[in-house]
Amino acid sequence: MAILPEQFEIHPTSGAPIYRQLMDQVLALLAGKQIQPGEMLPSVREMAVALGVNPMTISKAYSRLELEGIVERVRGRGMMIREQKIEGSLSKRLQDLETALQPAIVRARQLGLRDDQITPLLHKLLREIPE
Amino acid sequence: MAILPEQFEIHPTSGAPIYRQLMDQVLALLAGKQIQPGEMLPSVREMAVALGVNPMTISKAYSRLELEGIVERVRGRGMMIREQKIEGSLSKRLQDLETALQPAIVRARQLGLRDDQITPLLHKLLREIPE
Amino acid sequence: MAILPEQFEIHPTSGAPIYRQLMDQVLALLAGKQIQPGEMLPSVREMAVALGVNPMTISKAYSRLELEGIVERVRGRGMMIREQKIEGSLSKRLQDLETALQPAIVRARQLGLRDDQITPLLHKLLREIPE
Amino acid sequence: MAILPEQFEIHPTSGAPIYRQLMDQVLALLAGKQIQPGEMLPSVREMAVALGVNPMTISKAYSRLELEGIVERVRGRGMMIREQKIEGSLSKRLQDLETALQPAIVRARQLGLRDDQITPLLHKLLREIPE
DNA sequence: GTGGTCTAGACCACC
DNA sequence: GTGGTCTAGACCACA
Repeated sequence: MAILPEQFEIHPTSGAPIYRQLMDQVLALLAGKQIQPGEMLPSVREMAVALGVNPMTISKAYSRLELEGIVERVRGRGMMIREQKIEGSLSKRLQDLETALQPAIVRARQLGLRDDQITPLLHKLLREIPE
Repeated sequence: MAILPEQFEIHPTSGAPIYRQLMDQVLALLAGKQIQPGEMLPSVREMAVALGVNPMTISKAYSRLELEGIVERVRGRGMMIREQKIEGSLSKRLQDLETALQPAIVRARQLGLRDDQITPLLHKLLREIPE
Repeated sequence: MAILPEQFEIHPTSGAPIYRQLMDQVLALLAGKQIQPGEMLPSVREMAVALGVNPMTISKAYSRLELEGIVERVRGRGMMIREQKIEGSLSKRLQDLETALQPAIVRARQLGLRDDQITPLLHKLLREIPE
Repeated sequence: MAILPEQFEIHPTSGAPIYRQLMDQVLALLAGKQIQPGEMLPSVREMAVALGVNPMTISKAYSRLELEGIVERVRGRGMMIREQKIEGSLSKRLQDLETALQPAIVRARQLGLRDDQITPLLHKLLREIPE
């Protein structure tokens, strides 16, 4: 029921803010069902030590996940993954996905990749991050 | 043979740096074959006026595109779209695409979308941005 | 003459401190005349078990209520609801209410609600929590 | 078109976090139409000097207002008040208001105030914070 | 000029 | 034990 700090890693050189990297990893682990609603995230201090960053940076990531409704604070215990609720109409969500997918396709074409090289990769990712 | 500044638009509140938005639009137009190698980008001043943006910002976008080999500086004439060359081994390029694609799939799952809702959207985008 | 712990509930994720939630519920039940002066609050231990909360937290809520003159400690028996006395001049009390009411009105406006949507709600609440 | 830092004040003793006080004042000024969509908030540094607090504290307030959709970042210029959009069904919004209003009524009763003392105060506030 | 990020370290409220 | 707040000060990205 507790998530281990070892499941997270940050790349200090990656340009992306550390707190953002952490948030994205929580979202990715959640999408990949490697962490589940009801589980507790490692405490701020524990995570800070494990990743070698300032506790406030972890705290910032957690707070923003809380504001986005991904986790909730349980007083005196820590941060818990929330039951994920799906919002918005289907068409809105498809529009949102299109916005996220379009740059990847642009990139693919820039890399000179053909449809029959792109689709298998998509299916591989869909299997790795299951419904 | 000249690209019009009207083909570009920027959202100063969109989170993404303006110079990045410009670069991404050049890449998207190129991927969608709406602009072609050999064509000239609008001059920095023209673009800056049209978009209501600081000329230095346009200049930065152009310089970055030059660094990435997308355009080349033609002395006295401006920036020209280069013939696009494909670099790297296939596996490297597939790896690159996977990195670009993965966050989009994570987003799709977070939106509660199923395989049979995601794949049609991919194929639509592949048609819009052809090989 | 004894108040049941079932009349209380706490939300450990709700942002508000648990001891504050408990205090507010005592005040609300009292305002709504669902509990009366002379009645005894459940014992700290009983309440702690019923709510699944640390006894120290219950104790803190009770102590605060005692400090505010809402309840009094009866040696060997527990906490009893006191006869409520009204303090301060009318203008002071109105000022106090204004301070409590203003954020609710700000919220109402932020929600785009009009006078004719707000006043009926006020009257409903005044009926539910009678003089 | 620019909002003055003099319109804001913080009470360091009030218990409420400084960044929260600032957020609430922005919301209150907006509800009272003293500031309008399209206007720019004072810069983080300017506000920090005027209020005598750390710039990061101001920044935190601004970021959270941005996350809540109250203001938006205009690159290179600062934070702009957004056009406010009203969300949720009417019944949801009324429920939200009831939650905000109920504690104020409880307080009023605790202060021994009668309906005919409470309603005039409400109407006064409704006039001060107009539709 | 604008806001954003991060650190080190102090202090607080709550459970 | 948990998370939250604030400071002082450094440094960065962007326009």
